[in-house]
Amino acid sequence: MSTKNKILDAAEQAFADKGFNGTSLREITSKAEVNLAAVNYHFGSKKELIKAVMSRYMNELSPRLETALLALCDNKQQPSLVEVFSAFVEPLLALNQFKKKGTSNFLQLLGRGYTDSQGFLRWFLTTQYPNVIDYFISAMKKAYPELNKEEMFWRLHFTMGTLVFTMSSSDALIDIAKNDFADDIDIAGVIQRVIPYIAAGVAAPIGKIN
Amino acid sequence: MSTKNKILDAAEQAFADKGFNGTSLREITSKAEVNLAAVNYHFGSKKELIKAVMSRYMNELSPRLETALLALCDNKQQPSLVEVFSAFVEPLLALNQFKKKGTSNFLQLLGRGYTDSQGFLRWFLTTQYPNVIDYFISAMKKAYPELNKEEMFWRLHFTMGTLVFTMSSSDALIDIAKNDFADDIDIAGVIQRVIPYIAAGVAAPIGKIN
DNA sequence: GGTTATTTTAAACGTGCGTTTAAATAATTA
DNA sequence: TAATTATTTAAACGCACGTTTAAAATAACC
Repeated sequence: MSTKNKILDAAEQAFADKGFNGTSLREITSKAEVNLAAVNYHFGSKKELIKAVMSRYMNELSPRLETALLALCDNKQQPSLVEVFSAFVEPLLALNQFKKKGTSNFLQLLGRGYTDSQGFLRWFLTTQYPNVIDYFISAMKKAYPELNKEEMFWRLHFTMGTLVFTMSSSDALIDIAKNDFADDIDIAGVIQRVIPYIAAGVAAPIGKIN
Repeated sequence: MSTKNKILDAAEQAFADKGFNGTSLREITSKAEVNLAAVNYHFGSKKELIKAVMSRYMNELSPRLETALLALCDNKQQPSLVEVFSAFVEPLLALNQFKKKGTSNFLQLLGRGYTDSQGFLRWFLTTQYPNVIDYFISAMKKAYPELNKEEMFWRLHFTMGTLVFTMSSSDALIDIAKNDFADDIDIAGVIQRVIPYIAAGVAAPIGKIN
């Protein structure tokens, strides 16, 4: 295996576990059993390494995601919200064939990207892969046309939060669930459980509290 | 104002904005206009400073929260889920009287605690303030007795994720909303919007996807 | 007012970080 | 094979961090 890929694999796992800021190049290179300077030689900087780790997944994911979301916009007359969110399931789970622990690692990395590194990764993803976002919003509008833009804005961000947080701590949550409930759950199981939750949240009636 | 409080205020704001790991003692002390060594003199270490910042809020919040949740368990025959989550609103908003920007800062700090610092803050809060959690679970069981423990476990964590993520980026989200929708929203408005979302998510039917 | 105790201060300590350098080694090409 | 290019290596660089030190300044007390 090439030095470049050894670094990418070690970096991916460490970033997912401890965050981007929380992982040093020395941890990565010693885990990958390569020289410290190899990162800067092959990638230029730590920031570029982070981008490379994310790009490897996004390039695998985004075509599948675009296809699934476009199919939803074109073929169906009105997809349900559960169908919209379910469009993410197959592409995400396919990452496990692409790479071991691919699904959970990618989702954890996504979560890290939102909390670490003051949003530069958010910028990177939204500028590099704008189609995914556009198609998702189109599908959402088709599924729930009554929801005005403002409410949709907020509910999409709530949803993003649910997913990002859940996935960045999914390994810990799965361990707890296995201990407490003897429940043989995995990342696919978590996804299956979260979809009814977020679909119901997005579909919630707009209500006053008091 | 005492040196100790100047440090606490500056630390709170910086921690909320940039996270615990992302904030240096030098940033804090220069913002507070005190000497660098003052943190270690008054608090012992950075870790203890983090605890002090959180404790200041928790000591203000937890009695109100316990009262509100206990009232829900004792008086009503069966509270609704919206009522359970709404029990958090008044205590949280009361933090704004206790301190300027108190509500949003506290919620942001809570979010940081879950993603920064590999869970030591999670441990700190759950061991120091177990009543809040116990009473909340009791209220939840009363409001939604059909939900089994396992499903409740997952949905509570989904809810935690929604809140934590939303609040840790609430300032940015509020700015976007103000620009895009000319919507005069504040932290209380965000809370009002998120409650229907999480209540619906928790109350969602347990469903299969395929 | 003189003696403690408390607080503030400037300076330094040791450590770990991302990055750079320049020499050694391996691989490729002519 | 010789020359050239690509990669690996050990060492060091400069910097920022949390923490500690010991002296100076301030406050508290009798």
